[in-house]
Amino acid sequence: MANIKEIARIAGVSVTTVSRVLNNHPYVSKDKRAAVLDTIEQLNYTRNMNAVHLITGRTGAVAVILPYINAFYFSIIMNGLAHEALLAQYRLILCQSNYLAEEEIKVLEMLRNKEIDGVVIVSTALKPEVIEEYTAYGPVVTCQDSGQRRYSSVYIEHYAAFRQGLQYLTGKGYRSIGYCEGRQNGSSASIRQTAFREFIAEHKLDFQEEWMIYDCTTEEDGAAVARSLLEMPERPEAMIITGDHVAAGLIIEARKAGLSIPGDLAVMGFDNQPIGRLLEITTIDNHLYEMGASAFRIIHEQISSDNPDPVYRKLDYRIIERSTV
Amino acid sequence: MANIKEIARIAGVSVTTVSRVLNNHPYVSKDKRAAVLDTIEQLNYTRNMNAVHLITGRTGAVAVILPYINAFYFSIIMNGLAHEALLAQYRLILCQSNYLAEEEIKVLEMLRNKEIDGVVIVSTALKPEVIEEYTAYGPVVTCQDSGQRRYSSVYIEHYAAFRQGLQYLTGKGYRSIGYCEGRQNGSSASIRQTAFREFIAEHKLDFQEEWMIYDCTTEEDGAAVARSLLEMPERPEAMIITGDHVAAGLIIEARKAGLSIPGDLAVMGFDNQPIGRLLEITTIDNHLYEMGASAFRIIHEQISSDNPDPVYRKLDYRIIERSTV
DNA sequence: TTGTATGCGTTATCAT
DNA sequence: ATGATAACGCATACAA
Repeated sequence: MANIKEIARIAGVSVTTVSRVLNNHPYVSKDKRAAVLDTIEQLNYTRNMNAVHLITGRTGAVAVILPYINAFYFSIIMNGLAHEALLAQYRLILCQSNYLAEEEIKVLEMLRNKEIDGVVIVSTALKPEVIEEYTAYGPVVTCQDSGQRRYSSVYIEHYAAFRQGLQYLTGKGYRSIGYCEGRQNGSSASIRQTAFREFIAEHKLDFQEEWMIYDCTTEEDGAAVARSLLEMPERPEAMIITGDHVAAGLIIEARKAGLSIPGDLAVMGFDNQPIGRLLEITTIDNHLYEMGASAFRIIHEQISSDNPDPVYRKLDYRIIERSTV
Repeated sequence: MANIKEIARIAGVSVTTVSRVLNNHPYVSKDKRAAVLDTIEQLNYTRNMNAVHLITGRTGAVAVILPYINAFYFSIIMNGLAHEALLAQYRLILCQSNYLAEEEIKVLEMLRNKEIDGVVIVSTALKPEVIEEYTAYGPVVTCQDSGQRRYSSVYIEHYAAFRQGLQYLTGKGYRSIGYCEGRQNGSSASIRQTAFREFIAEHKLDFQEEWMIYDCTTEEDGAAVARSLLEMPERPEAMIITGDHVAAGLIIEARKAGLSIPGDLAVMGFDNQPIGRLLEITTIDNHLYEMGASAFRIIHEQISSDNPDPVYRKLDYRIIERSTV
């Protein structure tokens, strides 16, 4: 395959001139430019970008770490990231880590390796201290609130959002509330758990341990929760559920069993998913698309400006009132 | 940042020896290896992979072209791809093209540029002839059946699968069938459309043009279809719908209006999505995860073996009998 | 088992 | 406006 040297030879110019044409630099005469362009066309030449990456120290690529791509939550964030990356002419390297720390480290090593210009961590199995070590090699943005770290973050105020959801429920008069969480571990889960327990205590709400249910990630899990609620000697008047698809599963199964929603059981979802709209689930929209878009904009800004100062961007959330509460 | 030369100097060996250690080559004495490893540790050295890519001509990356990541269909395929890529220690570059030919071409140009070792095209706005032009620069695998092309493909027999779905419906005694399609354009859509029309004609089934509905991609679209069915002077006894989530929207809305499923209206879905299991939707599983996994295995094989001979892999499909037909 | 020298293909520097 | 040459950091053929 032809290289810049050959183009130069055939076009009768220096490699520098060819490079200038390639990069749209000024100070190239019209005819020389034409000659170069001609030769490029003739030889079907194209740059070897690896050489460009080597000498410029930039690759135009950003890696994204997330546990699973086929989950609404992550795919919407990814959508936001991808959209902005397209606009910025950047490439996205997807690392589906399955929460394996080992794999996530490999991605951060790519930053050290100069294979990528930055890393967006949507969810991580890694400790903040570990991530911080890598900020020396390039910008890192997380989509979780890890405090004022040496890397940027764009995050949802899970505590406040969850509390507001509970407030909404008590405002509607519910005095006993159950809680359905996704993965038990995970930083946002524990924050919400704290918010839940504190709120229950503050407002002296009725409560039973079995009303806190973990590891509900699928529609089927939601349905299973419905069945177990039906078998409880005493069940809560309302459920707050992280993920509208899980809420949907619960609602469909509960209705199948003859329960009226919200009459017999109120349900509040999370994430404002399409299925939630269909079932008219009252939910909290936490602007996931914007989260991804924002994360990319931040990392792109940091790469372009060579400014490593971290930024911390707090996102809005909003209760969408529908008819399951 | 330190480079191989500096490591060599400090460790008191040649750069070749350092390179050998780095690449786990044999013929390095124990103490020299230890010295090199020590120095690497001390200087916190890591390879500049761009230099490696330049000289080896390989990058260990494969690009994936798909229109939208936040759709069940694509995200499952992506999951399969990502899983296999992880096993093979390969990186995946995600290009969310929004069906923009221009963006898809850019990805194929990356193959020419040597930025990637291969391309997986899950869905494309590109003509087969255009794709074929790029096979000169590296292996390409598509997830669509485009016949015996100069690139590989792993595909679902949309015609046969759809026909089997219709067969299943007529087998259950339905004599008037409606059809709900995703994007009107798109190769699989037109194949199914042909299958549908031919089947209707062959079996002399009742048919009305308004029973063919296009551009149904969301739950809401499915619900809208339910509403429009209710307003038809004459409606089909059964609907076959590409995508369980669309079918779910239709079913939920239809039941809301008092229709019994399958009593008043039978519904057959596609893709075996989680929501379909919850609503007990009879569906056709076309093994999307396996599609992604298989696509990656093929391209990985072709990259590793330098064998450009295309392979054509036909996937299985399977009707899952539940209770909406 | 080890080292020297060369090449990968480009951009950056500096001189003219 | 143009060109000669260095530099990027590594792998590898070849010699020893």
